[in-house]
Amino acid sequence: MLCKDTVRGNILEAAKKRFLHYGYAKTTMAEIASDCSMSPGNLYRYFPGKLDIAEAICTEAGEYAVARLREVMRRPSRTARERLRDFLFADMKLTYDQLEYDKQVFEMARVVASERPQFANRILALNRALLSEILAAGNASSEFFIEDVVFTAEMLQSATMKFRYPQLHSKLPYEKLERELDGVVNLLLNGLDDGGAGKEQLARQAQQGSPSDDLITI
Amino acid sequence: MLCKDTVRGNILEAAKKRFLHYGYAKTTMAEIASDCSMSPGNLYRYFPGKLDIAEAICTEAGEYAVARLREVMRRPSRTARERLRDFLFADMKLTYDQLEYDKQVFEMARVVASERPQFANRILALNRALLSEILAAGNASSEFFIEDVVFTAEMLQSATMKFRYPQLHSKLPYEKLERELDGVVNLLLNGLDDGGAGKEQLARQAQQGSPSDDLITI
DNA sequence: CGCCTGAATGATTTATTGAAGATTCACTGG
DNA sequence: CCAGTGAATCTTCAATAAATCATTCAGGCG
Repeated sequence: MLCKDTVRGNILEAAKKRFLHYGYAKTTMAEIASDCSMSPGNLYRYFPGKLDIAEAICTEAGEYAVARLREVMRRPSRTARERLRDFLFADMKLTYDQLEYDKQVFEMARVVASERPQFANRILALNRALLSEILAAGNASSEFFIEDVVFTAEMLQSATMKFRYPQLHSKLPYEKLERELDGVVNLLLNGLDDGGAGKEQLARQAQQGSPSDDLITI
Repeated sequence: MLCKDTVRGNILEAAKKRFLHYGYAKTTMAEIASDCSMSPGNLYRYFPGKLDIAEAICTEAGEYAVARLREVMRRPSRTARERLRDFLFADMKLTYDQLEYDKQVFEMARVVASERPQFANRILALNRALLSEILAAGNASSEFFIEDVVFTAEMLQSATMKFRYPQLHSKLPYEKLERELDGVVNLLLNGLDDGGAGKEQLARQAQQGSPSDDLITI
């Protein structure tokens, strides 16, 4: 006997294949149902609607990304500063690669994000929790002296907004984004007093790049 | 005899009235021409097209904003840090008020920004020049020790992207944006070492706010 | 009953077309 | 010539019709 969750899983599986291959808009509920050898009506016993199937798929992907970021955070013998830097770069790369090279993933993410605003916020909250962990660890090792770790994590997200879902905000190529994230991270780590160059001079080659064109997309 | 620039000015004047009152889309070239007592065809002897008229109007507005920001920068007896903070807040408020309360201005800005990507970049460059001035003054007074002032200005713009044209990126209400800009500015001024609280404890009341919902718009 | 079907419904998307308007240009009066 | 005209063109937009598809639900089967 098939339990409800197994069926749900099958539906998600089938829908994912279709969404990734043909795109969200070009996939019909009838097709998904047919792939699962059931009637379209029956899908609604497992999901409230098409959008919810897409959201479930995106949630899975979000959880996968969190898992990857946790790995990055676990790298041994790094300072909290390095860990924070690694984290922000890994985060940018994950979404960039995902959204840049797969039109269909992009479409699905776009639809879910715009129809279900809370979805993006849940992902951001997960992400913020990880950031908070890094900051708390930095406090513990006396690298940082941060009073309100959660608030500071939120501000870090704010300042790195541009790098979070790059395609939604700018049309910069990846290396430009990398250069800017590097510069911003240095400012965030060290403040303006040392000019954002970073105590470790990591920014040297990044600063060679020329100012970005096309900062804004609409 | 009417010189070419006078005619251009009249056209801009008439177009501005129409664009602000009826909106860009609802204004026809024939109407603008008629307001100037000329034929539609003749407009093209002064502007390459309708969009260029709108762009010229937006450029004027941008220069006006720069002038206002210069005033803010000139406030007497303030530290470079305070000046920077004032500047970023004033900048956010200028665009927010402009775009929030006038649907027609918003429409025009939207069209110009999306059809003429370089336009937004020119405005950003003007803005960056002002930021650089503030930073350079801070260096001169030994408040900052910034090697590459222009690069740092660019990074400041990057980190405050979210606050630059708020309506294009998020649907946060103004007080939420203010709270976040405050937090981000503190991080930028001081780095993580003091937790982004800011040496002057200016952030106290801002930190009372709850985390933002709806970070992202598409 | 409980699980599922598939036709009926109504919303949404796409295709088509007619009108409106941006742009061009051959021409005119000064 | 020069500044300007206004009808002709060609693009873009809006309205409507047609088709598609998400969703619902009255019923059938085990």
